[in-house]
Amino acid sequence: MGKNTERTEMTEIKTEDGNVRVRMAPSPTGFLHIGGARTALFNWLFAKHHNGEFILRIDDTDTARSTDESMQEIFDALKWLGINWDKQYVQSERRNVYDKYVSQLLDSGNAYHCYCTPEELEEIRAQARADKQPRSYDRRHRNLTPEDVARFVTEGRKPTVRIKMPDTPIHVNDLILGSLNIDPATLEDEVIVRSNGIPNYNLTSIVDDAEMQITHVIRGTEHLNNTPKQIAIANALDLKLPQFAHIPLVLDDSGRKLSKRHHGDLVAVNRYREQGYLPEAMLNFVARLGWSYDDKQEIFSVDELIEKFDLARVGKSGSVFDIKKLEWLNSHYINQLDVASRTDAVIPFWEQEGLVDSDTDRDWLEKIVEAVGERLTTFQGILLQTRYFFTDDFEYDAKAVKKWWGSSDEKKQRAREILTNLGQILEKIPTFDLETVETAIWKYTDENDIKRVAAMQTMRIALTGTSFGPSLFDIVVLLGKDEVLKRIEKAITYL
RNA sequence: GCCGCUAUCGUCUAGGGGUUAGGACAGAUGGUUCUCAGCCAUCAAACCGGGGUUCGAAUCCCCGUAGCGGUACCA
Repeated sequence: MGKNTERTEMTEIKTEDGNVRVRMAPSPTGFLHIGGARTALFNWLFAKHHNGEFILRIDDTDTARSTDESMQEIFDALKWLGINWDKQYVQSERRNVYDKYVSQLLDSGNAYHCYCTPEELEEIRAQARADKQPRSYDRRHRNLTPEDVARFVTEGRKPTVRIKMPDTPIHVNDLILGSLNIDPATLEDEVIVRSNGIPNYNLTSIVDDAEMQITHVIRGTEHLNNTPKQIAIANALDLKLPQFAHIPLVLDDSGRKLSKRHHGDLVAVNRYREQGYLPEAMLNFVARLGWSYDDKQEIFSVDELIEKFDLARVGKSGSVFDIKKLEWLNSHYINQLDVASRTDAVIPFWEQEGLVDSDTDRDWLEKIVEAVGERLTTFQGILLQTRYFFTDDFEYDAKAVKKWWGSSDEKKQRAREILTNLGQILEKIPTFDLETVETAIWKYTDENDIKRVAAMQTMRIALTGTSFGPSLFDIVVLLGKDEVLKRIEKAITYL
């Protein structure tokens, strides 16, 4: 890229054992969405590229919102993507670790108890905003007298713990954004332990990053504002800092950050799995959101991604999630698969609809898949393409009927005639194979001066209800003589 | 309100002091074919604005503007 002249050089090796170590730290408050998948992927690629370690850390300090179910979903999504992790931690099991550091902070005077009530805080905030102050909390409990404390305690107030922010600027060398200086006047004395005693994100995150010897924190830019807070905490604790790399957000088509709250499971990774997307396609797609290699390559295998991934080629601006491109990649990867694999992938979708069961002839199914060819953008798309193979219970598409069967009496009569003739011809065919069927039909159209398109589309609608799909000869042969004649009869009656 | 980040075709992006500003997805048109998809060919489509610096700025600097993110006892 070359445009990040301000970017600091990355220190190659940082842990005691000389490895790169990164982590993905989701909070289990919902499914893994596209943005989370990309964060995971970037971390994982970075780790793999450097022969380092990728850690999965469940940041579940928000006990009110965290669920086991969500944790399981995140595991499933990552496994499906093929993003494997070397170690796994759950923050709720590490309370003693955090408590130790909090005591240290309290003892050293770098943190203090705050007895403000939520209502009081709300007032302070409103006032600060009205006064156009750069920060809201006025640090009023920084220096409480023992009398004050005693009073609050008798009132039954449970304190939070706040970190004392320094009055000197904090400097961040972000691997993607470059050099940043934060004015201490804007720094909030952040709550690091809730009144229920559970520490929260800014404390646990940076403590764990140090404890786990994380060398690089690669996360979304929504965390950029947390970085100085975490640096302050680490400094107060004399902890070693990781290097930070804030990757730009993944946005929806109106430019907003993708989130569970606003987009629901439309952006859930598992949803794409259910719809018949391939993990390779998802990985390839998501990798190119914010990262690029050169101006030539769009298709990257996982191995290539590992080999070529580099934080220096991650851009600074957000990228819009464009499903059309995902679909294009998905069809590319689907078409890469042989017929047997594609059949395997598609069978569950047929089964779900009750079209196929374990008794259905496998060879026949493979032939159907072969006939469908490169028409799939997702495996789920097989239903739209092939439903009529399994049932004649379908509607004739209105637009197709209007165009090829016609609405006037003469046109309908003409369609009936074609269908009748075709039916008679097919009935007489001794061996119902591709070549014979094709020859017979072409003979009919050419000798009777009927447009091939007209005859074919007229029959296609009778057989499938639609005006699109695989080669009609394939359909005829796969359906078999009896079924074809039956459907022609049915169409003639309908007309 | 306050703090911060960002800004190249509709989208993902390449480029990064002198280029016909390149590619891909999507779109349009034509060709191939029984349709659709595909494939092939072609077309349309961008440097947010204003000031500097410079012989020369999309590229460097400043100022705007806009968008987004944060502003929680969420992460």
